[in-house]
Amino acid sequence: MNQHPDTAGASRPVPASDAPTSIAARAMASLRPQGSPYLEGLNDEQRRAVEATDGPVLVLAGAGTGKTRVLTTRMAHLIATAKARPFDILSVTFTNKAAREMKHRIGALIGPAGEGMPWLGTFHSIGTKILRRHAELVGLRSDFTILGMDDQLRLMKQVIVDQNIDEKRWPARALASAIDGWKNRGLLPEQVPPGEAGAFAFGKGGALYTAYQARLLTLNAADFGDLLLLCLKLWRENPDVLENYQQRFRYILVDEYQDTNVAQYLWLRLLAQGHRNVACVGDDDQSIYGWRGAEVDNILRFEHDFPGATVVRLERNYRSTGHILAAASGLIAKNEGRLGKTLRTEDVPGEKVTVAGAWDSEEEARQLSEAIESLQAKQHPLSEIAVLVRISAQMREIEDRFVQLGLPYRVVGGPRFYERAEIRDALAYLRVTQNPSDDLAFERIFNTPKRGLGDATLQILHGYSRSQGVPLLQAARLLTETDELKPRARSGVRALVESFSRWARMVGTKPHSEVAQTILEESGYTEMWQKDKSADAAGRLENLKEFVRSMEEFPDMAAFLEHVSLVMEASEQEGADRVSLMTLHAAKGLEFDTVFLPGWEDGLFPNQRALDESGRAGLEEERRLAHVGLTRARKRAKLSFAVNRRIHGLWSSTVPSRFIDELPPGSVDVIDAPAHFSAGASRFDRNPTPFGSSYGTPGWQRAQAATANTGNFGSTPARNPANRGSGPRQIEGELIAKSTGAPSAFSVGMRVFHTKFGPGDVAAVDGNKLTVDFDKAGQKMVLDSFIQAA
DNA sequence: TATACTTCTATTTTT
DNA sequence: TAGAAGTATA
Repeated sequence: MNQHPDTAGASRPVPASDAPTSIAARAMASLRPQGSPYLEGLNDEQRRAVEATDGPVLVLAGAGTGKTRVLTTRMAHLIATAKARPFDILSVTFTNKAAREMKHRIGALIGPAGEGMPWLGTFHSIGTKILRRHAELVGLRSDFTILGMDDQLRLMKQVIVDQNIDEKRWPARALASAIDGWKNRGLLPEQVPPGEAGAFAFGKGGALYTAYQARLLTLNAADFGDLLLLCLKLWRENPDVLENYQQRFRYILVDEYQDTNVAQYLWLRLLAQGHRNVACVGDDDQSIYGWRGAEVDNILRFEHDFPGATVVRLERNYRSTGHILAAASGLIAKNEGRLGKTLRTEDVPGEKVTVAGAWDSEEEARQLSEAIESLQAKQHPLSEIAVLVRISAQMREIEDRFVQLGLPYRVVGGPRFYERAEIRDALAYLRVTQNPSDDLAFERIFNTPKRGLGDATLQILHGYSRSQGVPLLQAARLLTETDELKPRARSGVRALVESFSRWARMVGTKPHSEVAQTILEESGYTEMWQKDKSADAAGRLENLKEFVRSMEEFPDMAAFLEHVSLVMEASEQEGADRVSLMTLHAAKGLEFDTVFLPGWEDGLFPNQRALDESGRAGLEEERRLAHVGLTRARKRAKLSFAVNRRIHGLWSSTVPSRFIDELPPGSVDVIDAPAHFSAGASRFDRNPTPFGSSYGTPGWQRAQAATANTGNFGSTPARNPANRGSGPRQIEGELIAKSTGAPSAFSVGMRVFHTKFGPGDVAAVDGNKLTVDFDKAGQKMVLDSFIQAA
């Protein structure tokens, strides 16, 4: 497996003279990559990053510089040069999506030899794999369950109540985030600094953490944090086990290193101490998950942690045109804590980044949609357009507008399939069937659908379960033999217990998806939703069907449950030409021809809360987020801000984001204002245009000054509603005209014409919003400004 | 058990 | 403001 003729992938004819070559040997050869064609097309830095195989390597890969390509090529290279076999390489990512993508690309690179790299996966999936092998060393059984967020919260609630703490004052959520934080930092209960452990519930934080961990062990369960934390514990307490893994992983590769938290860092460092061949790829300028424990420091400190490390910078960007890159680079240069990279492109300068102001968020949404429609008219595919917002609350107005216009869109990263209530319920039934001691799952569906079993019954079960030291289901079974339960409750409990016994017997005798189907029917769960007449019941039934269907892809129920607990993903159907709408966080790793970035206002972006909670570091992370947003765009980036926005139901006047002024003026075009400020429903068309042709000019300054002294509606003046209308300012007039729904020029029954939907009849009037029955397009809500009397 | 009313809260979110 | 979650009431 050592020598590879450097024939650069040319197909080798079978040499007729080479008689001894056995068929098997030829078949083996076909598995081997031929030459190193995979290195072709890499630029110098990329090639260096691939070929620096030994010792610690840090690859600083800016946005769009071919990071994944380097990572996958590096693996291919290791295998092709026989430095490592697929199972010698540990390769970690953060998301399942990234892991999948990488597997796929390696397969394409080196063919079947690369398939089934057993140690390519997320931190959590690999942690799970290791933990299952040595579970008993950390007090678990190898079939431990992995808890989702909701199970975690339910468990913490119990722990809090057990310790006689007022669950109202000290909500489970707060405890969860404290414990999560500790776990992210690799701290076991006894390692939490005393000062911090005392922070929760009058000094009980540490005790609660201890109690929570103990409960997890008795339930034979682990939460997400444990999947890494318990590996650390395992290795610290069992050096022989650690050494085994250190030897096993000859090469370690880490994707998105800037997102690692302390626990992950420690995890990697322990493993890397074997061969010291650790390559981390990341971009400090794209670290946007500090709030959930990621430590930019990990990447900033790499050279210190791994002395003699090779550092390779990938700065040649293959994604964006010149002005976009210049804008992104200029902005991120304002950050102080960074390793420093300068992105270059050989692409054309292209279009400048545009900045547009709007009167309020509604108008901003309108402008944005119009811009999308005009791109659409020029044959720009909608699937190449994205709208990236800072907070999900911004999505509503934009969606409303899209719906009004009939513009197809999809929200990326919404509620996840496996987190929906009906799916979790179904899952709970399966979990109890599979594992009768899964108390959390049992509790979840104990009275769902309603079987007349309430809190009182549950308390009795709990008490009995505890005193007898048996799981809830077992306790329930035993209790039906006694007369501790009232007759009605007893029959309910008995029916449930018997059902579970019956279902458990079915497992293995029938295909598991069929078992699931039966369980959902016999338990009355499906029926519950069929009877439900609320609007989303049909969707939920549909989800349940999809759920059962998706089980068929797995060999057995256990495999399915493992998949689900680790891979919380919605099955997404692709294909349709739609605009993508998502948060900036969700956009990391994606790219689009045209990107809209609304809501660039101080307070929203940079977000006030980030500023308050993390100060300078918070501001820098927000700036990185802005940088991520801009670098998603290949050809067009369109920023906008609104001068008025409703925050928590109150109108506030806002100031353009400080980030706008940090952009290099030469790469930015300010969109002239008149179009925006007079467009649509404004009744104040006479307003002087507050924005000049170029920001930084007096006109721009004036605009900022004007918005600044408008006063803040959200604070003092607005607190008293009576004051609201008394101000002399036009902004208030405008706002009130909108918020109170001033009389429209249209009335019900009127015949009207819409530029897009054609003729129709007004069905309802609500301020400037009309519901119109269009002759062709059906009933739609539209703004009166798009309507003429016909 | 269903419904109406009150209270609370309000970034970003993967595994 | 608006949605969820919890509480009161019939």
